Amino acid sequence: MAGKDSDYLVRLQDYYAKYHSFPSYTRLCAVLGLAAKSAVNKVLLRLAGQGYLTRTPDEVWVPDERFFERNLSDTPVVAGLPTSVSDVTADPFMIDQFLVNKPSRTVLVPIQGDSMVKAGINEGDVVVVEVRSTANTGDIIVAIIDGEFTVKTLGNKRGKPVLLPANDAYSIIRPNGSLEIFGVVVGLIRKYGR
Amino acid sequence: MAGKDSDYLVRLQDYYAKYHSFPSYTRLCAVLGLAAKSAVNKVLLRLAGQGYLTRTPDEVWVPDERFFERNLSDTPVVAGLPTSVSDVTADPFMIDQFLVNKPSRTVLVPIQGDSMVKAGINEGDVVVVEVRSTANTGDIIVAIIDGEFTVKTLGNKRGKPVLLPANDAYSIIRPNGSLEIFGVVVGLIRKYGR
DNA sequence: TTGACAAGAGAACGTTCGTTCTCTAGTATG
DNA sequence: CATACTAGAGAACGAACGTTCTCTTGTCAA
Repeated sequence: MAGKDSDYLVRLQDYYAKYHSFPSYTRLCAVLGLAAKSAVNKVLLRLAGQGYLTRTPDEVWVPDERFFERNLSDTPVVAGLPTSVSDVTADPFMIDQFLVNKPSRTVLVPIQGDSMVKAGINEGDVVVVEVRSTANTGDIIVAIIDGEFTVKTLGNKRGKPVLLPANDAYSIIRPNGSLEIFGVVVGLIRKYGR
Repeated sequence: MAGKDSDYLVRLQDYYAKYHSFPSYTRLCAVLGLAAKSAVNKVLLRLAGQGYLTRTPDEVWVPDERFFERNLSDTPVVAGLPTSVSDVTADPFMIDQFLVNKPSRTVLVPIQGDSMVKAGINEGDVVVVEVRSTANTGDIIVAIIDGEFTVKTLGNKRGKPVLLPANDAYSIIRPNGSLEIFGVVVGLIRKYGR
């Protein structure tokens, strides 16, 4: 990316992190430090070409997938040696938008028990569940078994759906009746300490 | 909240989750199912009065804090038997604020490698890191070893700090010089699918 | 030195925007 | 039945919008 464009992107990201919205071209002139709306337009088009921005069906500019990358540190742990903390500013205030796609059908459910530890789901974690009645094999789902909620991986044995725990101490569940799916786990959040 | 307003709010939330932006009044007519822009205006003012929306200094509508409230189920998965989604208490729960206490000192760091799988930290997860130079034994920290970032549990052997992986395939790291702490892991985010 | 290219400035233009005002229908209160 | 209140419809208006075109400047390569 051209040197200046990454600066423009950062300014956009900072603005968006603050207001959760893009301003008009006129305001963007001030935000980006440009004098002409036409220059702003060109910047946006360039950033869009690189997957940082896109437009709604109504031609309104909105952030695209890559736009949120910066909220994640550009320097993955293990490798790389950032020179200072200031390399990774930008308020991380878009976790919610990162995890939730359908607010009206999304529910947060605390996890009890250790039947999924090997999948990295610990007791006390909170899973983000999208409520719906269908799922694909391999999805981690919230199922209703004998009137009880349970989180398991949806598997398939001889054409019949089964529930796979991720803990050797538990065994596969083969629903005798039909399998009732409450929702699909689309995310997970965990808090350490207190 | 008035019966209809909560429906309007849900429509707004779904739209925003999809496009990360609010449409114009004209588009909002369609989104909310109203015929007149003036009606839209009244809805927005009502929602703003309840803390769901607010405006930028430039008078543009943007989501306010409560806009990102999520439903937290009061009955943990595995046990309990709620009969329907509506059993989920509308316990206001904000993911961002749950995980991030000090925005200006918090950084999101993607995880590379599997050295912490037994602690439920998988490759591809994102850890929420509070940047600071001190930590307690037992904390999961981001340390800088030989100029490289690494996530490990902070341990203690004979009075000297050590880094404990959570994977039998890795061995304890005993820093020969001083141990440089980048920050403490205070949370974790994972996204499934995609 | 010249030519090509890219970033940005500046201005003009038709469109769409959000606001505001009036009006109607429904509902609850008395 | 009368009154008051609310949600929403509808229309009108000036301001702000995004687009587009031309022009300037700087840079780099031939």
